[in-house]
Amino acid sequence: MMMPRKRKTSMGRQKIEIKRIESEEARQVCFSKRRAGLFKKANELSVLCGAELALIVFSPAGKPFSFGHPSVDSIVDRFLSRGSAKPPPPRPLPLPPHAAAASADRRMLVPARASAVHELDRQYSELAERLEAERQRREALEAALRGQRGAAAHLLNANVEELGLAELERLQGALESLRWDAARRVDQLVIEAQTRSLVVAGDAGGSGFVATAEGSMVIPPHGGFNYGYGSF
Amino acid sequence: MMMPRKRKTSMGRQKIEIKRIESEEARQVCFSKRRAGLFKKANELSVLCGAELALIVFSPAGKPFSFGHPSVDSIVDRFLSRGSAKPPPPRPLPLPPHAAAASADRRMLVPARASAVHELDRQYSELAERLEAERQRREALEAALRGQRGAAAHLLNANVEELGLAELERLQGALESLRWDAARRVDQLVIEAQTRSLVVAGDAGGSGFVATAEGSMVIPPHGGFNYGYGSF
DNA sequence: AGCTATTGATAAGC
DNA sequence: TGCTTATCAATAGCT
Repeated sequence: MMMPRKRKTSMGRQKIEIKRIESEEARQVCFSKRRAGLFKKANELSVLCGAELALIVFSPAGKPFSFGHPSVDSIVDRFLSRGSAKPPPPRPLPLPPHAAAASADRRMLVPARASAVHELDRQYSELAERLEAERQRREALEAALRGQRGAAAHLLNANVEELGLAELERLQGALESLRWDAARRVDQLVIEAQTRSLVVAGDAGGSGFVATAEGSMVIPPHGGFNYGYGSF
Repeated sequence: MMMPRKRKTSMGRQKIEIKRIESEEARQVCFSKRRAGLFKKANELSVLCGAELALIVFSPAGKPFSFGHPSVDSIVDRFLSRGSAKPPPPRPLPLPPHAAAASADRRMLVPARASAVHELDRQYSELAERLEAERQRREALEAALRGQRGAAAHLLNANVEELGLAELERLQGALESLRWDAARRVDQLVIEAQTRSLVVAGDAGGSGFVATAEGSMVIPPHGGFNYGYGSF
């Protein structure tokens, strides 16, 4: 039964050392593959766990790629503790400050910056605010799952001019959840497009332009992806 | 990490859908594991390919984690200096869907701009896009007057997860017009409330606007239902 | 926190 | 750059 068969066409994946790849070409190939994988994982983390994150990558050639949910800017702003566009703190919420995380590789995990006391104070407020926003968003999402969507549709059909504040609020809640769903959907589509290498254009922090099979399309940078494609 | 040894004591890894994990506990566990994996991958990418990158992650509880090579700040600075130079409020241009095809094409075909011209070019593009955004807004309004509302309702009822980019685009347009109407409605209600409660003094020239409820109905003139710098 | 069985990612080779 | 295959690596479900 032994027949002359095709030789294995591949050695399969081999274990590699984590050190700079010397071959320019191999490095470029590796970068493309791993970049795609990294962005995919980042997206999965945000979706699965509701984590908000930002990822900015510059290829060895200097081309910028980024991903952020809800947006790179919002995450960066929060990280840098800049005055968010939210001046009014809602209400204080009990929450643990922030503990540090261990770090293996020196330049690896850096548990967010610890600063002066007043700095912590502002972070506290920010955190409380953040949680409140998260709670509302979650409620909106859950409500949407139970037909709030239908209510929104109804409100849409009604004459907005006749709505009262309460109704407008409900409408906003419904749209809020819809917006999130839509944002996730866009992330998904872009991820898929990117995976198939059908992508991209634009510059560093620019607006996200994405080329799809159906032709050029604009992805309103709701915070999804921004892939820069430079030259060469 | 395989460890061939004892008898089966677990179901092993199961395939999962990429969607929000409902169980709070499971979500936290997943977050910890995947966060570690993501940072590890990020580090490997930078080492193997010499890529420079920054990764900022906020846990669902708001705890920050970050990694950057050479540093988060350097990457963020580099990213921001090249892209959206706009501070927080006026998010970078919301992209006009319909004008997308045309302008996007142009941008896409242009490789990378020389850093020398980059800034000027960027500003130009930004201006052009703002104009397009205005045009889009007007078109959305006009469309709304002709029953676009019905389309929006239909899209709302559909499962967002099944929408394509083109549909998401239309949805955005419809919501844009709705936002406009809603904003006007809120303005009107606020004015009415003012009129009723301030029947007293005639200081009509004052700051004239009563802040609406913080957490509820906030509809900025332009940033209305603003998501990231998108414009839903 | 540890353990495995599986799924998922990807180094090589075309 | 894309696709395929053989392996290596990450991690879901349990305890």
